[in-house]
Amino acid sequence: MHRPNPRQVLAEHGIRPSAHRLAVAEYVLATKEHPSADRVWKTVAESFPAISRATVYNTLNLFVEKGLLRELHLDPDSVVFDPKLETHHHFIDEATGAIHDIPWDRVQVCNLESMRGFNVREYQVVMRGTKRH
Amino acid sequence: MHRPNPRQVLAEHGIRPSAHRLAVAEYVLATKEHPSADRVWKTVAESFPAISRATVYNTLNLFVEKGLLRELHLDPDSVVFDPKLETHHHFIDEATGAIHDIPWDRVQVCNLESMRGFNVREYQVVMRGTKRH
DNA sequence: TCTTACGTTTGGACTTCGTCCAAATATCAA
DNA sequence: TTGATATTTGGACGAAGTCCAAACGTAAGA
Repeated sequence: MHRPNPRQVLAEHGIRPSAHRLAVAEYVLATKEHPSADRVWKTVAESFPAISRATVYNTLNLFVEKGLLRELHLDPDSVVFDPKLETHHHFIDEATGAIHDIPWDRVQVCNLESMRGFNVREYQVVMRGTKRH
Repeated sequence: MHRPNPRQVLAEHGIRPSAHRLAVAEYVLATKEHPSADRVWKTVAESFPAISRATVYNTLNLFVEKGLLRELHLDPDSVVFDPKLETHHHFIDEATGAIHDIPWDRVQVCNLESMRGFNVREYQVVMRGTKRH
């Protein structure tokens, strides 16, 4: 898998590379999960016990603002973060709550030109159902 | 506009028509807004001052469970309820936070048959941007 | 009508998620 | 090294929502 260098990613987005930010980036840019903020906090704290909750929230919000991460609001129970590498769609497994990324080209949205009157900056398809085993 | 009879809608969904539930249904089934739970509470309390917050939450959750309402998790700041009359897409105005319903047929999702391995029960397109004036 | 059983409502305590702030610390550039 | 600026801290705070036991309403049968 492509594993981005946290220090380099931060630099590319104009973010000062403090030790705490690097620790958060290391986890959050590489994970395949869609962790909640508190999940990030707990995970980073394993290798960095002194980090405070406020710092993790600050850092995640900064990353979203700078475009490293995307904030997803799909799930009834949690807000979740997603490395914003390339755009994609989402499938939510209603049985397990798991969120699956669906490659951008797998489905298409047609007739977007009918959205006159709206300035569509971004869009995605959100699907719900169950994953076949 | 088609304004459903709350008593009848409750009956169709097997929900006992208590006075409080009727008051909640009256507002929530007719509104064009996408109110949060607390918004519903405040509005219903105008005509029904004694209703408690727990009752409104109970009632909304019951309505969702019984299929009268859909719970939307689109917005960073709130969970919101939507009368589930017919399926539709959503456009979120990033400037104002307003949520607009987009008729189902206005855009189409193509190539859904590529979703082998997933049992897609429902889907929608979520768009973000700004509304042209 | 009265009783009984069950469904509904209440309000206040509690939890969880997230923000805010002023003080303490770290970092960068000169 | 020093000063200016950015970052981090932790605890208080606020908002959103759940839980629970007690109180209340209501429909159906005796």
